[in-house]
Amino acid sequence: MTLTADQKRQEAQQAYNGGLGQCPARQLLEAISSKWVTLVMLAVADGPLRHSELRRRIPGASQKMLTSTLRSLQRDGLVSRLVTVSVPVRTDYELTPLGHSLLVVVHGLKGWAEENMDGVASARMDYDRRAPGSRNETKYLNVQ
Amino acid sequence: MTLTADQKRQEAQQAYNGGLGQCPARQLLEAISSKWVTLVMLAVADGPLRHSELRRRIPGASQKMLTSTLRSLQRDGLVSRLVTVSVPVRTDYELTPLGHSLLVVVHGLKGWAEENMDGVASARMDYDRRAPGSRNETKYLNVQ
DNA sequence: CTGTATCCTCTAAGATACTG
DNA sequence: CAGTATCTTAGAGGATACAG
Repeated sequence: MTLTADQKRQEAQQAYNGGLGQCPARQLLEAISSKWVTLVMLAVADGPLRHSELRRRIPGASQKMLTSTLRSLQRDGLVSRLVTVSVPVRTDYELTPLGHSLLVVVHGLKGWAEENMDGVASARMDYDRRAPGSRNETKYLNVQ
Repeated sequence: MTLTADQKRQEAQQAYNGGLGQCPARQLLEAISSKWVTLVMLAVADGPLRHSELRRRIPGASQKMLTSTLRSLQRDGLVSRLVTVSVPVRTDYELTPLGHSLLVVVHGLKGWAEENMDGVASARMDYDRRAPGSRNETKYLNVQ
């Protein structure tokens, strides 16, 4: 039968879903990939910030997403949460040492993005300009 | 009225959705955040790879996701696609120079993940161990 | 072999309203 | 101010079948 390859793939997927035998970095990569993590990390990069201040600094983030992103970061030990019980409650978020170490990488990501956004933008325009039919850009006729 | 802040936020969201006036790096950040981009990039890091070979190297990726991820990378000018028209069609994917420049950053990300996965794992255990009620870990009583 | 087209599911994420 | 609780929806992602 010729299904062997597919079967292997299925097993691989099941192992993956079972949480076993996967590349160790994946879960972290996925955690970091969440839509707002980088934004939040960059926001709290220099000094503690209150919840409300964070919302102001990250326009477009719903209060719900901000909270859940913060919880996620907190769970991963990247951000610490300090609650001051006073008349109106006050909470501050701050990067942990672990968070700072990740921040370095995130800065690299941000730097690359800012540096190359023009290149990417023009690549996208190039790609989108071609008619959907002739979109096999780099096509080589090599009729052997 | 005290709704001013919320109104501003709504406007910000609408501007965001309208695609105007947002942080320039965001779209790139989001593009990179897709589940499989880093995996694919690391896979094609050293040399051209055929579609089938890629599938073999990234267990758990469905054929559909692999293709769509590749298209996305191709659109952003990070990966080039070479089609050789022969009896069974053959396509090879390869990092573009732009792709290689991003690869450096991705490697940094991978390196950090591998280096700190233990720290994150233990932080998660710490967090999860606390009873959901007393999960306000860093609580400070500062009754003024 | 490579890729498109469907269908279907499940979760991320937004809107809204309410508590301490 | 900070946060939780619901409801709802758009889209990511999987399975499958089919086409060039």
